[in-house]
Amino acid sequence: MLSAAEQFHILADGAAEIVPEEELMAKLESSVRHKRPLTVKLGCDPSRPDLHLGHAVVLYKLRQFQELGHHAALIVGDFTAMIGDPSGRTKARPQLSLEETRQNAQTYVEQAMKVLLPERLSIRFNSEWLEQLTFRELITVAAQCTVAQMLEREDFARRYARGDPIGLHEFLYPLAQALDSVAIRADVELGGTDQRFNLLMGRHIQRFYGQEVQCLVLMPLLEGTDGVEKMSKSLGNYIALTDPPTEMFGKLMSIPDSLIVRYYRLAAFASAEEAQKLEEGLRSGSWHPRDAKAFVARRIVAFYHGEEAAQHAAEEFDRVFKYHELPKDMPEIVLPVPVVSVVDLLVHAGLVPSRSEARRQIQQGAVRIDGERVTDWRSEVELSRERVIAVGKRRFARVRYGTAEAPGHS
RNA sequence: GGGCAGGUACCGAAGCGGCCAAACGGGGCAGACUGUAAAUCUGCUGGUGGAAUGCCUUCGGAGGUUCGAAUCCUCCCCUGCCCA
Repeated sequence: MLSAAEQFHILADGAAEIVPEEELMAKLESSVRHKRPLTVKLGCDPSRPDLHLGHAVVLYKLRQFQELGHHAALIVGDFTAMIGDPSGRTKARPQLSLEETRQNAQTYVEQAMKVLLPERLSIRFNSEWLEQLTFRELITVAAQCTVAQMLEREDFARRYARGDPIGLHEFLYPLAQALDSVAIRADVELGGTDQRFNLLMGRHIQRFYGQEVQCLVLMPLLEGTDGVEKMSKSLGNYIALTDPPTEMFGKLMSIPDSLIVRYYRLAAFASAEEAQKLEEGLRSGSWHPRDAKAFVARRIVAFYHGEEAAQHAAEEFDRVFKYHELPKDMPEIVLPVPVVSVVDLLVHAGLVPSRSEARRQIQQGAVRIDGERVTDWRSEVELSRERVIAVGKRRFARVRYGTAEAPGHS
C-alpha cells in the first residue's frame, strides 16, 4: 500500500479542487494506519444513461481510488429519477418508472465499467433509504438550510435573478444527495466542479447527523467538441463512451486545437508530465497540431476499443479526410427499384431526414454519386450497378438494386 | 384571492388582421478556405411538391369573430413580478 502522501499525490493529479486538502490527507493517513479503505462516493443520474467522455473524467478518478485499495460506491439516483420533475419543465429529469430506472441503471453501470474496476465496487440505489424517509425527518433535514444558502448555488441564483421558475422540490435534490452520503457514510465524494454546492451539502448534513464529514474531490469539466460549452448530451457536443471507434476518432479530431492538451489530460488520462511534454511540443513546433490531435484521439479510442481499433479508426479517418477517399466500410442499402430519383435515393438511404432536405443538399452541391457532384435534384439514378453516394464530407452509403427482403427473421 | 407582464420555429427574440412558414441572433447543415479542425466568408435551415402568388402542419390549449388570425374576442392551462 502506498503512503498517504503518495496516494494524495496521485489523487490530486488532475483534480480541479480538493475540499479541504488537509482533511483528505488526514483521512488517507488514518486509512493507511488502520488499513481501512475509504468509501468513495459517486452519484449517477439514471435518467440519462448515456455516458460520455465528460463522465469518464470523474469515473477515472474513482478508478484511481480503487487502484489505491479504496472502495468505490456508485449511488444510482433512482429515487429522484422516479419522481422526475413534477413541473414537467425540465427535460433533464423525465419521470421514470421503476423498471426504466433499473434498466437505465444497468446500462449506466455497464458503460461505467469501461472505466471502473469491477472489484472494490458497490452499487447502491438511493431509493433504498430515501423511500423510507419520513416527512418529519425531511423537514428536520430541510431546516438545516436557509433559502439564502440555497440561493448561493450558482444556477439557482442565476435563474432566480432572471425570473426563471425554480420548483420547490429542486431545493430538495441537494438534500437527497446529501442524505446519500449520510446513508453510506461517505469519506469522499467525487464530482465535477459544477457539483460543488451539492457535495458541500453532503458535508453539512453529515455533520448534522454527527458523522465524520466527507471530503470533496472536484474534477474539471471537460468541454465538448464545440470547444466552448461543457460536454453534455443535450448540447449535442458529446462523445459517448459507446461511440464506435471511427466515430469517436472523427469527433475527437473535430475539437479545436486549443483543447488538445486538455483532452489529453482529462480524456486520455495523461499524467501532468506527459501533458506538459505535449504542450511544449506544440509550442515549439515539434508536434504538428494535427498529429498531436490524432495522437490524443488514438489514445482515447484505444482506451475504450483497444489499440487495433484505434489504429484502424485513424487510418480510416486519414483515408476519408486527408486523402479524400472512400471509407472502407459504409452502410449498404438495397432498394427494390432499378431506378430512383436522387431525392428518393438520399431519403431511402437514410442520409437525409426529408425530401426537402435532400433537395437543399443537392442544390448546395453537397451530394456526390460515385464521386460525381449532382447538380439537378430531378435527375435519376440507375441502380444496375452499385452506387456510392456521399452527402457532405461524412455521410456515405453504398446503394444497389435488389429485392427488399433481407434474410428474414421474425 | 387581486393587479401587471408574458407563453412564437432546436434555443433566444421580433411580429400584433392579409405581402407570415413567420424579421434578427445563436445553434445546426452545406460550400469555399485549411491541417480534419478552429477562425473567416457564402448559402440553406417545417413538410410536401418535376418547385407554383400551390397544398398541408406550426405561433400555450379549446372555442368564436372575419372573405382571411400568430395577430381581435371568450374561457382554460402555464410562468414571472407585485399586492393580500
